[in-house]
Amino acid sequence: MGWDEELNDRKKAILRSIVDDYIHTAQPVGSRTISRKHELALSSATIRNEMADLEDLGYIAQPHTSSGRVPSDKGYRFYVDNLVQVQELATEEMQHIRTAMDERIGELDDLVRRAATLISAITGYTTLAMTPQAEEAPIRSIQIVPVGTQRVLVIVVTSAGTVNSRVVRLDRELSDEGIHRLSAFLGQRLEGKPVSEVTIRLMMEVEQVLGLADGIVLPVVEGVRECMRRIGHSEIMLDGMMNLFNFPEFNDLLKAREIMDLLREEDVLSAMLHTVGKRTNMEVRIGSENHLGPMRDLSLVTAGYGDGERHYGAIGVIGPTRMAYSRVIASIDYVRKLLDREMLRIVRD
Amino acid sequence: MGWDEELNDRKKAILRSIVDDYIHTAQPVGSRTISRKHELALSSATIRNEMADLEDLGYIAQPHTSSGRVPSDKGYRFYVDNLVQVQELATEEMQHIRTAMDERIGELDDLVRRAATLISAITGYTTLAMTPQAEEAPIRSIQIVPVGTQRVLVIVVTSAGTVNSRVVRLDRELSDEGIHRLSAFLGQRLEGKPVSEVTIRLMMEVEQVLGLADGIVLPVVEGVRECMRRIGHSEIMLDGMMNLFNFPEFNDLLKAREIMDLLREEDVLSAMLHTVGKRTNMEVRIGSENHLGPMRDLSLVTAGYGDGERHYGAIGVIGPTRMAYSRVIASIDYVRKLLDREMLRIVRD
DNA sequence: GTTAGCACTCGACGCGAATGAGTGCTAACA
DNA sequence: TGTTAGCACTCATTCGCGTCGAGTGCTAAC
Repeated sequence: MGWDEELNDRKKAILRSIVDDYIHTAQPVGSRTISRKHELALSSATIRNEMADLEDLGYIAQPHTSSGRVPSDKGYRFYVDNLVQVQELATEEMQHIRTAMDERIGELDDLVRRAATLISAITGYTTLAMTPQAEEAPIRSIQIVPVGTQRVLVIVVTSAGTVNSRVVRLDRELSDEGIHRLSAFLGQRLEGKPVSEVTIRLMMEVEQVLGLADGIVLPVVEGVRECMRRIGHSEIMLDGMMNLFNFPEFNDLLKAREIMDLLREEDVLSAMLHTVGKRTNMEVRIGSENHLGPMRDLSLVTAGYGDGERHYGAIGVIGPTRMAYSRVIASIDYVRKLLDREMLRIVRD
Repeated sequence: MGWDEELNDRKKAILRSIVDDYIHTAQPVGSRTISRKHELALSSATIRNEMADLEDLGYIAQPHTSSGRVPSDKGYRFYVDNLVQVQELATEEMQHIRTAMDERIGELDDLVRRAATLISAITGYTTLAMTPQAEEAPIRSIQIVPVGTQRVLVIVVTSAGTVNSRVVRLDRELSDEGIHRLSAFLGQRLEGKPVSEVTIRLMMEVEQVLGLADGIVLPVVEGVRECMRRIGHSEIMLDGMMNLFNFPEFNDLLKAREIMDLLREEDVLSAMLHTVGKRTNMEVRIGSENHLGPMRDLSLVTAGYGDGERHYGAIGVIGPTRMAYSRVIASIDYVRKLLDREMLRIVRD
């Protein structure tokens, strides 16, 4: 970054104008367009000169000779890092989010799901969210509650606040005493152990030691393991995927397909959110910075959430590179704050 | 239906040819195409004559003068009622479905969800499914299980086998004894009553009578009501919506949007599935028979499921009118049978 | 350093000719 | 009387071509 890379104030102002304009028209922006809005009192010719410079420096590009300019990834990057001014959400928007998050949601997954829905509703983009991953959290309690004569509900609670339950069908009836015994044994054997350590081997052992008829223990053990699996492997959810269709850049059916196919692969999404790492600060990845072919025209804004100490998961917004960064950042930031707060409440319990 | 509406065997054969062909090419089919596949050894001219007749009778239509013919809704209707030959699924397909449905799924909703996923995977269309609606089912038990000091899991079980649970956050700690008391009271007051009768009033009453500190009863009551709500109002779920994009008839972005917007309205879907009524037999609604603008080019094949006596819900497949009816019908029928069987098992419990 | 003016570029749009798949009709044939 | 070959006709699709206009780069004047 030599002195030649430096942008003077006028160039910055022009770049900002271009990005702002392009963000909401999706049309290449020409010199006249900018000179018309009298913010910076310059003729189109002058702006043209500056734009030529900006193009040389790689901040903007021309889709074809003699069309307006379009921000390049580098342009967006500069915009996000230096030019964007994040303004707070409107009070009524904040109000709306707050009341929606304040409903007594006791389950972490539901809470995160709610957060994702809110974000995609406010921003109009697609939101993806990673449910809390409590792989290392110790198991706090395991309970078995009868529902009907041949079915039981298996409940696993971790000390990270995660609750997961599952109805299991047994092959045979189970007495209250049997349930009690099974429940107690499982508790004694597993409570305190981190979820990740509940291996198949351990579960097998449980199965062997207990004298209960098969066709009961097996299903229950399977149920517990399924709960563990769900707790350990964080689920990725998408909300508002259809929002992408609102943007002209996806009018191309093929491109749209490509994106949708990408977003349906859990592991890809997971990878995208995981790289957020343990930091909880906001991260913006623009277009090619995502290192994924189909993401070339998409940006991803992510933020981690947690209880202040530990990082639990992350939420993110996907939209065209020309997304309204200011608004997206503000929205994520606000929702994340509330999410952290609720998280803390639940975990503290 | 006079004698003039009657189709002779040759016309039927030709109609079948047209429909079959159109179903898998999506191109208007011309007389030569049909005469080329030597099934019925006729010249294209003869076929043209017959096609002219079929068109007069309204079974096929020309998108424009001098293009091939396309089946009309009436044509599909005749095809479905008289010509389609439903063949069983391949053994390995049946095997696959069976193993997938045989996993010990204890919760009705999960079971139905699984069924939907299977169907859309096999057929390549979009599946929608209504989870069992147990509005009239009496409540079998209500249980409250502590998870953490300030959170409880509320569990509602109906005698129709539905289990619904929800984690609730309390404002204050609740002793084991308190939990016991609350649980017992709720049970005594609500068990045996049909879900639909658990009105707000009744819940209020529960709240008043119990002497427990507020900030505890209120959340729990809300939790119970939420469970009731979920049990009473059957949820509609969609699987494989993206499959629709595989068909050339939805290459038009606008049409695709229209459909997607339609399919996102729960009440529309609900209405579509509800009209299946109490019959459990298969029903096919073709194009305009759906009485919904955007469904003009879509067909819906539905079937109810239940425990043999009572009708619980329905599953259905949505696809272009030129859908592979034979395969769809076979798939739904098979999956439905397994669903009924599992249903019976669970309910009998 | 800024601006007016001008020639130039190139995508978008509309028009008309060529193409070809498929038809309806007529006349010949079995 | 039913079937078929032949032929004129129709019409969606495709492609080339000229026009239009937004926007540029460059030059010369301020």
